[in-house]
Amino acid sequence: MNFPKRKQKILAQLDKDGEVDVKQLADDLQISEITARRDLNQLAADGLLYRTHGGATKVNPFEKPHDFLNKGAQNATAKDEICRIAAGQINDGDVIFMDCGSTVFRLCQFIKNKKIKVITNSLPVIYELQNCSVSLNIIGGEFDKERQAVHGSMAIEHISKYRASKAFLGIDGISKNGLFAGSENEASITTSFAANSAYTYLLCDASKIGRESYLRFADLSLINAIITDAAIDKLLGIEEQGIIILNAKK
Amino acid sequence: MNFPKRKQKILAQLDKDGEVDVKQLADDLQISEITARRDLNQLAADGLLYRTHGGATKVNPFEKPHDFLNKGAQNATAKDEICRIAAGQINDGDVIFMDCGSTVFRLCQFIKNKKIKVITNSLPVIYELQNCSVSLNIIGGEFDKERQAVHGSMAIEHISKYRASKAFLGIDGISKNGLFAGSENEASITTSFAANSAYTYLLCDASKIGRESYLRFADLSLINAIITDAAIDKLLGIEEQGIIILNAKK
DNA sequence: CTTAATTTGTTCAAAAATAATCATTATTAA
DNA sequence: TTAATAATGATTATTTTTGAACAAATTAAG
Repeated sequence: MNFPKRKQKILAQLDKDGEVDVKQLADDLQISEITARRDLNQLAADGLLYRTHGGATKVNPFEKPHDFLNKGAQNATAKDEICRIAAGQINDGDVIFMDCGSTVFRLCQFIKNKKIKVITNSLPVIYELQNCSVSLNIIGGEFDKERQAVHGSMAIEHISKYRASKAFLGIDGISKNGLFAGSENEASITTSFAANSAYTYLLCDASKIGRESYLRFADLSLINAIITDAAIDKLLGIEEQGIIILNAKK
Repeated sequence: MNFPKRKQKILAQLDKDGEVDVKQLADDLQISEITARRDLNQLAADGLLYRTHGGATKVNPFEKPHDFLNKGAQNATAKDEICRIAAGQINDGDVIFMDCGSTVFRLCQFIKNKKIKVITNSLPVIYELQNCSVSLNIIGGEFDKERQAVHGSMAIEHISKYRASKAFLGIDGISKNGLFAGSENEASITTSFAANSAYTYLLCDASKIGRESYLRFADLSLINAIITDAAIDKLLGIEEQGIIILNAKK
């Protein structure tokens, strides 16, 4: 049985059971465990599943952008790894921008005890950080119920008055050709954040790498670093343009 | 069972019961106590729970807003009567300011179905109105954890860019000598709201009438009307200065 | 305040999973 | 066919995870 065929079977079982086991896969598909592991690593690098010790769990496609508070999300492992790396980049005294992506949201849990200032347009981030040592600055403007965040010209104006040492941003897609957003509002906010921070980190899991969707709004030069769990070969063409890659692979 | 799976189960139980016990966790998850402790320590380091001797308790970001709701519940009947009158003053199409007082907060429940724009600096108000027909505008600036609201110069600047048809404001005290606030921040925000709205309502229960505390920040002329449950004789000296009294006595 | 019980952190060892290396087999292209 | 390439499996070393034992710290009880 070749790889495409196995891939199909693995994803089918994952969809049915929610998880797979290396041993059981090797047995089912009549392959060695090492091959099973290689298959899973390959699929994880493509963002089609999340690797765990001894197997893999499925990446939930129904993850709504505004369903942030569902902490029990089972696919949080990869995003948490990314955020753990990101949190390591933050020092006491920093002023940081955080946007309204679901990955960036998960950064909250790792920075609750830091003595920093957070400037954000994301309501879930505000809720999450309101009772901890972080000092909060809320970006004002029209509230977008869908994204649970503030967007629009007032928000852009607000951001332009501040300077952050670091920005932590999400994105819809990134390729060697640039950065992609799902809407003009997202694009302009992201651009503003990056323009007003000394150093810009992009937090994106493997599924976003190489993806070109809707609106190409900026060159790669807008950002300084990517924190991702994607395999290094997926990043060819991006790394070559001077972007620092921080790998969050376990 | 691997760590991601256990993490999920631990957080699920924590969410349900509010606490977990090391012994019971070890038994439930079929792991040793030392592993259970390690799991809890890991999750605590990530800020997902609070570690206690022998177990852990959940960290709830909505704890404070709840307190706010309860605090608002004191004297709830009188406040609700006031807010019912206030809601009667609001028509579809209105743009209204709402400040961060506990009385004003209770106005939310009466305006959820109105087609209006609400501009506010109060996080509980935002939270309460985020999923209804009201269009929300969030005032940006530094977040004051104590009052769960945005204050400061950025907030003032933000407000000055908008014009509301009506403002609904709380206050620390009012007498025939003027308006009193508990802090300079509150005073400046209240002044801004009033200055940028066509008509200003003061929502205050009987305990605020005749009270002079801390900072006298404005003349009575700043406001147009008072909605209160106080007896009319308490309002002598105020009514005579041309302020409309809307009585909310049952 | 002192003592006993419980909980915790540390160190070490065993087991499982993974990564790395190399040999073998299958596949493809010339 | 033959050489080159890719995929797979076996072996070994490394890492991760887990549990046990024991000393230190914390809490509870007298």
